Amino acid sequence: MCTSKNYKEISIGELNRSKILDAAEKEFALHGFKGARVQQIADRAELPKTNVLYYFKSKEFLYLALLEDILRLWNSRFDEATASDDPAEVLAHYIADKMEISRCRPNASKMFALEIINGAPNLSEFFKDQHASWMAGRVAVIKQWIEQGKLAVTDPHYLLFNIWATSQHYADFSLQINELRGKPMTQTDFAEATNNLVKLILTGCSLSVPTEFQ
Amino acid sequence: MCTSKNYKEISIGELNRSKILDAAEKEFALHGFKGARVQQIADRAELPKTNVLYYFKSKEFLYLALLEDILRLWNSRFDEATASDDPAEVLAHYIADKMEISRCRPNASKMFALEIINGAPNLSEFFKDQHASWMAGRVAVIKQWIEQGKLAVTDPHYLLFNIWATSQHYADFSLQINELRGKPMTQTDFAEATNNLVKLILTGCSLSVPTEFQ
DNA sequence: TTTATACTAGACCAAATGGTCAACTTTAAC
DNA sequence: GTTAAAGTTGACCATTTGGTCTAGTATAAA
Repeated sequence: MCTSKNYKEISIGELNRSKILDAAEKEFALHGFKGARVQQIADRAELPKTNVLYYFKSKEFLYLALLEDILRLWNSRFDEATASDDPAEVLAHYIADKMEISRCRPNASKMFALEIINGAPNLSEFFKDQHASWMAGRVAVIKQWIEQGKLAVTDPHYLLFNIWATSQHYADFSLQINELRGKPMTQTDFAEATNNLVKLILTGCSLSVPTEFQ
Repeated sequence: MCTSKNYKEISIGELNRSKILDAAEKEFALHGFKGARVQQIADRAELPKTNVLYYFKSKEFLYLALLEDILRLWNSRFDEATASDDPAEVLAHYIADKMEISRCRPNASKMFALEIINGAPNLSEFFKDQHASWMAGRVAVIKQWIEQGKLAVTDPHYLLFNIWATSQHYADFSLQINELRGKPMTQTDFAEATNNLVKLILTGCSLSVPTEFQ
């Protein structure tokens, strides 16, 4: 759905903040925190460097503001799923949600990837704990599905890793993908790739693919 | 199999070069080209910075030397497979090879990932062409398998992307994986993850899993 | 033992970088 | 219209960075 920002009726401050965030996301997604250059962000935002530092105290504050925003993206309907839900429906939509993020917010995905590769120095212990307990909860639900015979026996951790890996790959390695396909991924291509992926993962769990993903 | 280097009977130059390459791979894998610091590489290699620049003309030369080395890792038995080979065998071993790289050379995988996310500014057009033609060749073989009814109908591109994504994920996101599993991946865990992945991908292609991966 | 080459390493440098300051202009509330 | 706050901007600064220079030391062949 890629909601585009509404630039009307907002103060000049909000507009500039938004321009800077966009520019910074691109720069950080390309070069990571240490490799990113404030001047480059300013150039991309078409503002003097001083202006960037006026709106955000420092390169680090700007980075953290973005990161916080990005972490919110990770929320999905899967978070509230329980053992009584249909695993095929839940997992299919979870995969589709992840693919949608890769399509609409590839730079957010890349920034997150770089932060992790970097050793996650800016993810708070609070976030890590929260993430770990989210994981524990989801693993528990998947295990219940397996016990109920709804799902083929498999390691829930690997299942989730595989979903993240495959969906995020379309964002993080978009350049390689476009090069090797000889053309960029259109929205239609993404829909096809999503169905393909849903089929792969669900079939691998002995689940039947919901009709809307066939 | 993680061949460890033989530090005996080699000149001091070779030893230092090797130490520097190891240190540099780690640094570049953490921070990418722009974010990497020559001083940091020197510290890690326990050599003065001048020494690093003595063995490698510049940060860029060092980076390129490493990258060239890493690209050779990508070679595998899959490169020479033909339509007459057994797809289950070939793909299973290809996946296992990729997983082995993630286990033994995680920093190489990360460096490559960063280079791609970065826009692949240091991959020559020659390499890209070579890679594209490799891809075309592999896609052709997979298509033949599909035509022969050996493989379920699927997009060969997505199949390969999925293999890369899932296997490289264990290297690139090892930090997140360790955190969420609560413990690092042992060699046994990797073997299990490999079998799990082989099963997922092959089942997704309607192939039966070779006994050695069950 | 000589000698050429490989290696070491501190001092140094120019450029780049994140960030500050102070003077200024615009905006919007009263 | 006045005024306070928000926004703009060039000049400037300390530090970091990749890289050079030079003077030396270890090494190994003749």
